[in-house]
Amino acid sequence: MGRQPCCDKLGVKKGPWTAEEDKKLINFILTNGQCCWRAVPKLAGLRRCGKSCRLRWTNYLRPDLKRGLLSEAEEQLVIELHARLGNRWSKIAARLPGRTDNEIKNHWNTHIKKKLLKMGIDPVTHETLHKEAVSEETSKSGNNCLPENDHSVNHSEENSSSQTENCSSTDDHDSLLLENICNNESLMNSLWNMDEAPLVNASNWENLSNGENIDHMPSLEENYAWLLDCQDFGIHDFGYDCFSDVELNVLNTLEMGEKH
DNA sequence: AAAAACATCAACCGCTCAGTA
DNA sequence: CTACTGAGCGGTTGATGTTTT
Repeated sequence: MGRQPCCDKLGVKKGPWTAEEDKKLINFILTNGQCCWRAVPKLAGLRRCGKSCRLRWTNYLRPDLKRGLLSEAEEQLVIELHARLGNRWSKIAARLPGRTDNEIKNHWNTHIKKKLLKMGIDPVTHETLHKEAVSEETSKSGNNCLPENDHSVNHSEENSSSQTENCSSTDDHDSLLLENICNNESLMNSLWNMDEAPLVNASNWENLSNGENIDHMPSLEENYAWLLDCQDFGIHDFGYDCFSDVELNVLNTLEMGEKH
């Protein structure tokens, strides 16, 4: 028995989303919430498949998304998590508030991979490329970056003991950053405790990298900065009525803040 | 200035998994 | 238990932008 296509291919639009389509989708989701994605295109008046709508929303339109490149600290976090989880982008993304699996995956493939290779680290195994000599040493001296017992995801079959190298070199900024992360016990514990998701705000990592304690929670300004972005490319094309009262309040607040 | 090569990232495709009848 | 459906995930593609020749 063949699997039914997720949507009727005929009459379904593909390719980049237009501002008009975005507007319709935002309007619909903010009014009705996220319900059955298959029904969304029909109800929202879109000639798209539900899958495409879900992707557009989760990867681009969600109000809690951060925009822009990953910070250095976020990058380090991704590297650490990748060493632990492999290509489980959604799991990794769950640890980086405001970032999507797609975004992280793209960033990994375009930036981080190259960076690691440049540093002499295999992006797949996270081992140094000239590992033979090193691996013996590090396995004896033990791994002070990671807890011995992995009570969360058993990832050994995908990436065997690979974090050591990341923590051992100290001659550049990236390594220092990572070392800070590795040495923070509570942080590492929360990281390895993968099944529940008390999200760590990425800005905390920036504080951490500066040797500060975690005391910064995500602000409304951060979470709703995208609304200002909307203004930049013409928010009125979207129509103010597609935003909730809360979002409008925040937007007004931000507007006032910008004028000062 | 034009063409080629390279980099980036939004979006698609096909698969797996969980839920349900 | 089986068949089926919808949602989500990860790999890949292709359009577009940028840099190099």
